[in-house]
Amino acid sequence: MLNMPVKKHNDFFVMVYEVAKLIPPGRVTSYGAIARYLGSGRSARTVGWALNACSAHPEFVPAHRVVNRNGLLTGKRHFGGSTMTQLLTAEGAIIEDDCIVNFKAMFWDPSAELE
DNA sequence: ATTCTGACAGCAA
DNA sequence: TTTGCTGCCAGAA
Repeated sequence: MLNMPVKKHNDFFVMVYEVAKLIPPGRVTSYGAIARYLGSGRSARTVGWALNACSAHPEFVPAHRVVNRNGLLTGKRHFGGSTMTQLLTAEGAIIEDDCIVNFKAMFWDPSAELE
C-alpha cells in the first residue's frame, strides 16, 4: 500500500469517513447526501472517490451503508464480491438485485438527522 | 502544469 | 419514460 492516497490532515476524505461512521446500523445514505452535508452539494463523485480510498483510513468505514441516490449498491463491486450486500443484510437491510428495498424508509440524511 | 478518471447527481433531449 | 451529457471535487499519471 504505497500508492495509497495518503491524507496528511483533515480533508474531504476524513469528513466523508466521519459522516459514514455516523450512519446508524441498518441505515443507509447517499453520496449526494454526504456531499451536501459537507457543503458541496454536487460533489458526490468526490465522496465516492473518498470511500474508494477508505482503505487508507485507520478505522473501519461502513462504506457499505453508502449507496447512490437510487439505493443501488454501486460500490458493491469495490468490496470484492457480495460483502456489501451481506453486511447490509446482517444489519437488517433488505437487498434485492443490488438494490435496497424500502430505501426511502431506511434512508439516513446526515444533513437532516445531524445538525 | 495539464489531462483523465472516479463507488454520483442533475438536467436536457 | 429512458438515455446521454455536463458539472462538481480531489487525486493520480
